[in-house]
Formats: sequence, C-alpha cells, structure tokens
Amino acid sequence: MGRAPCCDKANVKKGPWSPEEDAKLKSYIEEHGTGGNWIALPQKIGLKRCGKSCRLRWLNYLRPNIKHGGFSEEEDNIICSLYISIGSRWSIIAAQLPGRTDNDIKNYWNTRLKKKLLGKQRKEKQARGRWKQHPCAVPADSVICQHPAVYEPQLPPALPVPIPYTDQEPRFNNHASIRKLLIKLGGRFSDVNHMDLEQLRFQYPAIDKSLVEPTAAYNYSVDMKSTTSTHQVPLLDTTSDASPAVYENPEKLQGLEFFYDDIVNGTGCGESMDWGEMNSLLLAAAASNNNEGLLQGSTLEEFAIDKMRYPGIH
DNA sequence: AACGGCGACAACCGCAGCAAG
DNA sequence: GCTTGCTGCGGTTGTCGCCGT
Repeated sequence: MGRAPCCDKANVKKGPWSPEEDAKLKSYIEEHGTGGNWIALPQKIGLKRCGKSCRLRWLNYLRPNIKHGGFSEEEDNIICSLYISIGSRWSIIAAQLPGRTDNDIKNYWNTRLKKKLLGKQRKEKQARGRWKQHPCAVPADSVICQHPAVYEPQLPPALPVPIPYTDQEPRFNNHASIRKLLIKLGGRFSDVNHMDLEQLRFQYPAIDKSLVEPTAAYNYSVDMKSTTSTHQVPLLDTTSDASPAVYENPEKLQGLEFFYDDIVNGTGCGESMDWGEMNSLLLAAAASNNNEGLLQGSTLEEFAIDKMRYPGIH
C-alpha cells in the first residue's frame, strides 16, 4: 500500500498558471497567509491546483521581492563559489542571494553558468596541448592533470572568480560565518575532521612526488544531499593502482561517473562539469595555492573561504 | 513560410526529513 | 517506536520563443 497522493490528480490542473489563478492565490495568501497547510489551500480558494503546485508558484513567482533574471557578476561569483563549496544545495545558495529562488538559481546554473565555466575550461585546455605529454600519475586528460594550477601556476585556474570582498556583503565577510555555514551543512569542514593540505598532497602524488605512497581512496565528504543518495565523494588516489575501492565497488561509481570518467574510462573531460569535477579543480588549486603561500587558509574550508574573500587571488 | 534545433524558464515528480498523533 | 501527513528540496521534464537553415 503506497502513500496516498497529495491531491486528486484527475481533478487537478497542470501546466502554466493563468493570471487569474495567480491573482487568486496571491490575494488570498497576502490576506490570510498560507494557513500552514498548502494541501488544503487550493480548495479554500477554489483553485484546481495541487497544493504543492500552489506552494511552488508562490515561492518561485508570486512572493514579494522576487527577482527574475539579470544575474549580476557578483551573484554569479557567489553561486559558483558556493556550488564548489557545498554542491547543488540550491536552497542554501538561494538563502545567500536575497530575492532569488532555488529554482531560479538552479535553472541559471544549468543553462548558463555551467556552460560558461565549462567553456572557460575548454579554452584553457585548448591552450595547453602540451599537457598531454606531462608524466603525470593520472591520465593526462584528467581534470586534475589539466588544472593549470598544478603544473602551470602562472595560468589562472579554471575556477570562477572569487566572490569580491565588500562591506556590503556581510555574509561573507569573516571566516567564522562561512565556517559556520559550511559546518552547519554537515560537511567535514570541521576542525576535528578537516582535510589539510598535507593530506591533499598525499592524495595527489603528482603534485608532490616526494609524497608518493599508494593509498585507498580517501573519503572526503561534504555529505551532499541528493534525491537518491548521500554521496561520499571520494578523492582520487592518483597512483597507478588508483582507487581499488572504486574499481572493485562499482556501486561507488553510481552517480559519480562524471567524477571518475577521466580516469576509469580514459575519456578525458566529459561533457558535464559537475560538482566532483569542479571540486577536483578546487582541490588542485588549493594545493597549488598552498605551495605558493598566496592564501591565508591552510585547510580546504579555509581555502574556500579565502576564495570567496580575496578577489583576484588564484 | 516552414521546419528543426536549441536555450531559457516554469512546473512537475518523487524522495527525505520532520512533526504530530 | 510507529504511522501518517505535510513540507522542502533537488532532479527532471515540458513548454515556449528565438534563431538559423
């Protein structure tokens, strides 16, 4: 026996909302509020809509002070930086952008920002044909090897421009608040369980050959919430015996194909630019930055914070 | 003018989490 | 501790308009 449907599907209208429906919903909520029960709301106001649909319409479109389109460069940067830090947790990202909805940001990311960043990365890839010859422990096409910060620190990494530090954006003005945010998200950005850059170098022998030592895939997790599962995002062991845990446990690949594509299939940069890919760029950049002593932070989370705070530092 | 491809956006779906009973 | 119902979330799909052929 399954769960009862939230509404009578046969008597519910689907598809785009008419101005009349919008007006009904808006005026009712402005006058009475939602009453804490979205399911009952459409019946109350005589709308042939599912409660969930009403909620979505209100939150994403009718609610006051909603901004649509016209994302600024600063908003782009915030979205990119947070996506790299916490993944596709759109509601949290939206909470940092007043007037923006998670749906809006999600759409914007999927349709524009992702491609924008991917385009940047491709351009850099084209400009670096010689990387393929580099004696890297991971396949030459992998995003790790491709990352300019690893072998060509003089080139800017394919990371988004960090969020500019401004007095107008108090949310990102101190390490503590961002640390709080990241920790609150359930990630291992805590002091107890952080990944410092020594670990990073350990995981990326190609970065620091003196530290080559085969190891099992390290489970670095930001505890990404997903519809299907909670991903334990492993870092890649980049030695020749790379990640036996991954090879021997295909289920570990589930949902992470984008991340392993380069190494497992040797296909190079896939079409998609996803969290894992982004994050591997971040990690490589983190290692690079540590070597150069450019940023204040020495942990991954501090690096993310620095990336957000200090514009122009890669 | 007709058609197809594509991008942008709106809306839907299904699942997880949570609170109340 | 369990069941149930609601909300919130993120992934996915549908629709529409623009553009090139």
